[in-house]
Amino acid sequence: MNTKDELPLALRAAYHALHRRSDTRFAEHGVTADQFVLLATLARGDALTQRELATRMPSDPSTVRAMLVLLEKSGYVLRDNHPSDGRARTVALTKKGTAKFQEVWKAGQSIRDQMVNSISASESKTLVVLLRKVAESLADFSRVMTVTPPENRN
Amino acid sequence: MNTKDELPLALRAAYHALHRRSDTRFAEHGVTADQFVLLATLARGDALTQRELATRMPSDPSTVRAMLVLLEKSGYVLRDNHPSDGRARTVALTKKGTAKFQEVWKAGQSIRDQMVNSISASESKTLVVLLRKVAESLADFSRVMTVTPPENRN
DNA sequence: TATTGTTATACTCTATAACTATA
DNA sequence: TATAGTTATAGAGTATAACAATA
Repeated sequence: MNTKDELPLALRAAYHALHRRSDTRFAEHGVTADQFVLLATLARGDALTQRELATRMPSDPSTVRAMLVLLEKSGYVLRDNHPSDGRARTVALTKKGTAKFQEVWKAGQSIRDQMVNSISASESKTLVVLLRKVAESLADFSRVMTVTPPENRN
Repeated sequence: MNTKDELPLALRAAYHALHRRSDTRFAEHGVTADQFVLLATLARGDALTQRELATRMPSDPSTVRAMLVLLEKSGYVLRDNHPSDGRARTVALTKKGTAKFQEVWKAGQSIRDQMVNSISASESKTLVVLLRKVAESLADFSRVMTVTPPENRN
């Protein structure tokens, strides 16, 4: 089997390992791995609209909404009317949410350490760069759209 | 923000992009991205027990069972008694399942191409190697276990 | 005793479509 | 017309715990 065929499965296996470890660790703190990502996204970009939040995570707007409802119930986030755009709602961490984020961030420290320590510092940088390129290529739909000429379509 | 802190999110973003693209593409063929991974795992290792299947995917045994029930309903897989181990059941692709796998494999060709073409051939190899190292480090629980000395535990 | 798998159960994430309100 | 968000709805994946059968 060649590299091209292996890359998707290798990516999946690495992510799943990270996700499972994170979920298990974070469960002791009452949040899921995905909820943590949402909190982390808010922590570096208050106060986003739900749509901006979904784009940055990245995730689906309706998925994000379902997550926000849960997190609001726990008192970690607060949704408010947008100051200038009447359609939009801003999302921000509450005090409790900020504290929770910091708590969980610390809880995940050893997992991040373990990941990075398994490879060298320069390899870590390379890995991040390559992952970003791959992610970007997959997000770019336009390239795919132009592959099939109109005359070959049904 | 340093590399250590960025790596988990970069990994997540890349995987999510792949997963969403795959799910959308594969939906036209009646399978999910995760079901495709299961079919692919069976395609290169007939006939596994459910436990072996879960380990290789990787996934949880009860998750795999839920997926198998769905795939069995669609007629893609068949579970049979293990020849020597009375507890175990073997899982194999049916003829229909093999054909479906090949069909979906082709459908995913352009996605795999797009991923690999966004970086050089040597970078692809590097990426796979690094992802495997990271995945392995996260699967290794023993290292974490020994971090906290018994006297510091509650 | 340990392992394989089943069953029951519950929760989160995911996504689509129809809808309201606003830009 | 397009965009932000809501609502209703559904399905898929995830995981735990109690259980039966077998190694």
